[in-house]
Parts: sequence; C-alpha cells; structure tokens
Amino acid sequence: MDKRAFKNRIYSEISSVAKAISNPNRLEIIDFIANGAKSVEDIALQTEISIANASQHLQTLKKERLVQTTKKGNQVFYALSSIEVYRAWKSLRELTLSSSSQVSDIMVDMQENFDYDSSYHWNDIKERKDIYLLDVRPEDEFAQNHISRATSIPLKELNDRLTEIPKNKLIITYCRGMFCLMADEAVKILHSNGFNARKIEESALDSQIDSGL
Amino acid sequence: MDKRAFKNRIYSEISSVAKAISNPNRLEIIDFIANGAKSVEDIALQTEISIANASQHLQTLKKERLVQTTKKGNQVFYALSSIEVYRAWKSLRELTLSSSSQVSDIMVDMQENFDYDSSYHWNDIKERKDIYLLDVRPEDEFAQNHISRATSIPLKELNDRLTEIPKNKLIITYCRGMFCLMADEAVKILHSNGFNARKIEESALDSQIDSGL
DNA sequence: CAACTATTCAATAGAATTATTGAGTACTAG
DNA sequence: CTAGTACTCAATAATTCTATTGAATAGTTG
Repeated sequence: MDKRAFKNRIYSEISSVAKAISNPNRLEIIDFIANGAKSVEDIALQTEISIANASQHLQTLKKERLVQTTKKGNQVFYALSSIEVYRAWKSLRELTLSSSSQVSDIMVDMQENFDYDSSYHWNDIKERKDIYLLDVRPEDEFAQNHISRATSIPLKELNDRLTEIPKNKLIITYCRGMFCLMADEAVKILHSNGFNARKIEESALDSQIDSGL
Repeated sequence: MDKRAFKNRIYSEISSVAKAISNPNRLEIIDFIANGAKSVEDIALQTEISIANASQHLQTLKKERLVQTTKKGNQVFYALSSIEVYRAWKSLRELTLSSSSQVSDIMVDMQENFDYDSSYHWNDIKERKDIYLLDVRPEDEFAQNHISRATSIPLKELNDRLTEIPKNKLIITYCRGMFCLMADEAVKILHSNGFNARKIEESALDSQIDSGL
C-alpha cells in the first residue's frame, strides 16, 4: 500500500463516520438517545419525523456502529454505543457555537419566550450546598443517568408536586441539555409560583464529561 | 418561533458545520493546515488533488468559518480559524478509532512497511529527561508551533544531519500526527544508522490539547 | 391461528455533493 | 504593458443523500 492509498483509506473511513452524524435529524437523535435507550417510535415522536424515516436514520447510525440495539418484546431500543459518540457530538456543537453566531442568535430569540435570567453551568454550583437541584426529565431518563445530588420531578408532574420543593432554596433545574426546553418551562412554572429558580444549560452527560469521565 | 422550528434551525445549523468537515479531502486539509498556514498550491500538492478542487474545498470550509485566509503577494494562505476546529477533528478521529476497527487495521497494514516497535504517547515521555525529542516536519511548521523541548531536523535533511543527534540517548521522533508517515521514515533512517529511535503517534497540537490548552 | 403492533425493507424522485474542465481575475516581475 | 503565477468562478455530469410511500417481516395478544 502506498502513502496515498493509505491516506485515502484513512480519511475516507473517518469521513464515513462524519457523514453519519452530518444530518439534522440524526444529530437530534443522538442528542435524544444520549439520555437513555429509546424505541424507534419514541424517537420518531420526539423528532417529529415518520417512523420509517426514523428507522432509516437509525440504520445509518448503526452501520457506522454509533448506536446499538436491544430488543424488548417487539420493540427495538436504540442507545449510543459509547460515550465517544456523545463526546464527538459535544465537540461539534461547541465548534459550531464558537465559529458561527447563528446558533447563539437562534437561542437568544427563543429565550425571549421565557422570562429570562442567565443560565448556570455545572461549575457554578459544584461546591454550593444552598441549592435544590431538580431533574425535570421523564423518570426513566433520570433512572438511567442523573446527577447524584438531583431530585427527579418530571416536567409533566411539576404543577402537581410543587409542595415537594423547598421555598427557601435556590432551585436549579436541568434537562436534556442546551437545545431542550424543559428546564426553561420548569423555571417558568416555578417563577409563577413564587420560587427562586434558574436553569443549567448543559446535560448530565456534559457534566460527567467535563469532570473527566 | 415554536419548539420544532427552533430545534430544526439549531440542528440544521450544526449539521452544516458537520457537513463541511465530512469529506475525506477536507479532513486531510484540516489535518494538514493544523500545522500552520499553507497556500492553496501547498494544500493541493499535499493532498494530491487539483488546485481548482482544493480551492473549492477551501471555500466550503471558509463558508462555515472553519478556516481563515491571509494574503501574501498573489498567494492565499489558509489556516484553521480556531483550535476548536482541530478539537472537533480530533474527537471525530477518536470516535472512529473507537467505533470501527477499520482505521486501526489499515494502520497496522501500513506499519508493516516499517520495522516496527510500538509507538510512544506524549504522556510516556512527559517526565523523562533521557530522551532526545526530534521534530521532523519542515522548518516553517516547526517555527509556527512545536513542543518546547524538541529539536528541528526536517525529514529531508535528516540523512545529512545525523551527526547532530546524540548516539547515547533514546531518540523520539514526531511529525504531523497519526496519519503522517514522516516520523516512521525518520525512525527507519535512524535505525539503519544505529540509533535507538521510536516515534510518537500524536501531533504537537494533540499534546497541547491533552494538557488542557 | 388471526389480528395487531413495532419495525424494517425496497423503490423512487428530488435535492445536494463532488471532481473535472476551462475560463476569468488579481497580483507580480520584467 | 506583457507574460506569467496563483487562485477563484461557473457549468456540468456522476454520484450520493433524503423523505415518502407502501409492502414485508417479526413478535404479541386474544
């Protein structure tokens, strides 16, 4: 094998993996199933694409071994095959945030729908004991992975479970990460009920990667 | 803006950046110019594509602001616009190495062209003072960025400058990184001249990222 | 076993990506 | 000012990617 053939094969191989993640729907799928294994139907509902289309995208990811499957009854659950997949997605997301102002602009636009205080980061609260950390994702996602200090109250149940939350602490909510709006909605609900609440931008997985997992 | 529009715009924006790096030639270009600004002709020669094609790929990268240009006379020099670009490339490369065995297989194949001892990593030599660290890249790349302890002897001059190298130390060579074969060729030359030599897999930039730059 | 559910497969048309070619532009040297 | 160098632009054909549709398969339930 000569040098050119070697390089062509290497870079082609890596670009195949890159192509597998270079699609808006597949990025959203990766971001979603990073929170735990999900069925094809779950994924189709979340991303608002057809089931056949979701299945097709999942095949594309599977061909590059970025996701792995388990069967339960006649359902197929897809999960990321390793933390490296999330790491690559995270670094791509950070590259985009740093090199184009578009994503931040869109996020600022969106945040005007909410009564906005600035967001916290994991580092901001690492040492603080005066906060109540609230995971507002569905229960199964909390069960699969969560920040150890956090309490689980899924967003859908929040209105009915407000009495469980301490009035005198700062409430910090988090959800699936930067592009998930559940934590924003939780803050909105909490504010309108007199709580002192803020959100964290990043996901539980982001926190674990940053702390050197 | 509703939630779906928001997510569509975000993930599309990020996938545009992903698409810009999802091409074998463009990956090779990124890997190459990470070692310092290069003219279009340099890039075309290195990657063995036509100048027009190289220019076109560079436009694609520039549109996503992954590279930046400076003019010198009638030449245009392209460089990465930030370390984040290299970081994303590195994490994509690591994902591919971890999820597919193909790249490692190809590398093992290639290494059979060389009389192979295992490679070192930056961590292996961090504390060691009994080694002579040799940067075999062209001089201009050494000038733009290098490991502080390293000495520069470009591969092309190595045969003529062997007397500069200590006979009693372990010689560790490095070049542009994993997919660059200059360090391998240097080791071959050094071995056949009685030196005790090995190479490091990673580039100077890899070392700087790992040490938390 | 029949009806049903969850997923995958296959075919397809429209859109995007790619390398090539040749022409066009901007700068430099003589 | 002319010739030459370095690069970019525009047009194109071949390939690849994508969402949609409807059919096929695998597993479950009664």
